[in-house]
Amino acid sequence: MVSMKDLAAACNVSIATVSKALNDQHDVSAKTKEKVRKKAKELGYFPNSAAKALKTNRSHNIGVLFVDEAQSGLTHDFFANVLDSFKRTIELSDYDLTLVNCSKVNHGSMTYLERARYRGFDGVAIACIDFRDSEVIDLVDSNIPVVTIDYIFNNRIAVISDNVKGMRDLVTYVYEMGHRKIAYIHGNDSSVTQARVSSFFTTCTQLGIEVPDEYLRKADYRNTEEAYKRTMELLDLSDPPTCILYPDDFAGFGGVNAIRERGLQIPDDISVAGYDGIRIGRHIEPRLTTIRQDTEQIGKLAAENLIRLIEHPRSTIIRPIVVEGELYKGGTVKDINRVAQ
Amino acid sequence: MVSMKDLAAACNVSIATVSKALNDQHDVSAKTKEKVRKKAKELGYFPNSAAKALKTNRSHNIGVLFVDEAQSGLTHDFFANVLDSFKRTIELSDYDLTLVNCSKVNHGSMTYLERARYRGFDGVAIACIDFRDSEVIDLVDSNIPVVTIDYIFNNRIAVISDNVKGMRDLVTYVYEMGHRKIAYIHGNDSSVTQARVSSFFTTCTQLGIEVPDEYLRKADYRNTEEAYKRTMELLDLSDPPTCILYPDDFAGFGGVNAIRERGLQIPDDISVAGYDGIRIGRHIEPRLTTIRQDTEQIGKLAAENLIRLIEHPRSTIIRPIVVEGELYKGGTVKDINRVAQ
DNA sequence: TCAAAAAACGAAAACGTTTTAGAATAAAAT
DNA sequence: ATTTTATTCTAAAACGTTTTCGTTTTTTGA
Repeated sequence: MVSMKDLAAACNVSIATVSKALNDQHDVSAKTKEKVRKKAKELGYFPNSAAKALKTNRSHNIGVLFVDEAQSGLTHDFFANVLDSFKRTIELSDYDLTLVNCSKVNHGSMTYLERARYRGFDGVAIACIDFRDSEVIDLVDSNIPVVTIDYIFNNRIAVISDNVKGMRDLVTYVYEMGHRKIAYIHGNDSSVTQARVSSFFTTCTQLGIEVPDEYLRKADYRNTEEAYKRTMELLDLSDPPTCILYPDDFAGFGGVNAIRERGLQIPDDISVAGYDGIRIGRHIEPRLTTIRQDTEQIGKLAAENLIRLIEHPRSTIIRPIVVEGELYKGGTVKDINRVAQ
Repeated sequence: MVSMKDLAAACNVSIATVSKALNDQHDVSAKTKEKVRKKAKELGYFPNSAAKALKTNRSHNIGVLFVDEAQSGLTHDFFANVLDSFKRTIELSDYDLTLVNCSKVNHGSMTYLERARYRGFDGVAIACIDFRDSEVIDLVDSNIPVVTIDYIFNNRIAVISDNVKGMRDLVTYVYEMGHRKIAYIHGNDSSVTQARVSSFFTTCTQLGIEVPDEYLRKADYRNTEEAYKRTMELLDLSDPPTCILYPDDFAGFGGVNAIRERGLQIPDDISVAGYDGIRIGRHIEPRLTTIRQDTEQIGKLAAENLIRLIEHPRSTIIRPIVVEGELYKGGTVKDINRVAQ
């Protein structure tokens, strides 16, 4: 590996000058800069990030903490898309992305915070995780720049999907299609779920819809089996809903299976809607009506704001950034207005 | 940040002793080791990976190069699953994973190899990428330990999915179900495609099936629209196939749409099969018959072998490791034996 | 032409580790 | 008691950078 020392020797200048030339500092002449850069290319010089990080306390490396309850961070459609967008954005500013080691199995393993310090991350993005975990809280409370995705800590930048508006749009749409008996199978407890459930109720109330307790049920996110069961329960009610909302698209398909197994047609006999807008949802029948979360934008904004916080900590305002989703009108919610008349 | 210097002062020993105590070297007494470790915990000491890397030339960090033609590395179901398994495995050996910056957009950006050197990766896993890219080849030809996934370079460790066996199993199954007119919409040119196509032909020949040229068509991987079009073309043939194989499950659903749009029933009127075994495929109707690639195993073996190569370069044999997939008998291939009689 | 100011450069310390070679101490053998 | 050997420790160099501050060189202004 050719180092600055080699370069300095080859150029007949000091190491200090080489460093300054490559960093384009003012106190080295244009001529020397040129000479050094040329030689650097010639010798195939490349800096050593470890040395640079050691000296400057900046790694140009961003950590990402990304685990969900099912331990499937990367295979989670929503977060994979967010992460992909996040990565593309930080790369524009020449940052690298390393996934924070989450192996709690590891005997003498470090906590998230310890690992972040160990690696010298300039910042960390946290998503898809149990935000009540004390290790996560330690990290959030540390002095490392942090952005959280889909969860708000009051002292940190957060980028969240607008679940309130999303759910309102969805319920309103379903309402406009004539539905009054709307059931909601919601995900397990989390801030996202809370936002959606509360928005569901608020919207229903505003629209003058009464929601019987039995129309509200719980199922794990992305769990087709649970959604299947809850759906069956709903169908067994003496007064079943005309439309069922699911925690997410994946679960939605579990519901679809249940409904079809009962010999019912979607959307003729019963309507359904998901949440997320996973890619495949648009390509398979039935085309699930859903709220498409803007993962591209969420990832981008998380990255941009984290970098701003890293590079200009003083001028960055700490506040939640809300990204709106978009209603995708698939083919699973039937317009029953005509029928009703 | 508390460093070894602070620790040394607090323990009344030298920095060297601290280092050796923490690394459990033999030439420091059990008593001092204990003392140092205790103090370390007390003061909240944690090592600095940059300093360690600088000194030892080992970063305990593995790079992953992960781009596909559609620039969607992380959102690619197959590779996301492989990556997830890969990550979990390297974490057991206390490695971290950083995604290699792929931003070619970046003006003065580095090549893959340069970036790998810059970051000091102990090894690199390459997947999901155009392996004919000269930058990739430079990386593979470098002295950095490399494992390639689903592509074989003859001087490198490769972990590949057994596409030959997979396709043979699939065709054989379809054959056993009575089909003789089997079309194959294959993905665009790559070693994976070549393996599958050649296995397709070999198996057909062995089974005594003749495949007309027009039964073989090309479509991009994971592209529902293309699959849709090719399917339409196949259905328009004067002698259409009784079963269509697709490049992957995702594309398969595009084909399903085309078939249904023609008013045909799956599998009653025509059979189809995908490839990959994506998670959702088992949960939506029709349950796509497919070859489920063992992403868990692929990721695990890639990780284990890369680490072995890093840590015991001499004793590691360089050879391709083949991971078998598994036939998933969904509901999209009909047994037409009875019909034929 | 000479002093003053500005520009360009370099020496050296520092970042937090690891490691080598040797020094000090303790234990064992004579 | 002395030498030998084994054990435990330390000083110091090194890894490849950045940065401070001082020195040298060049330019400017009279």
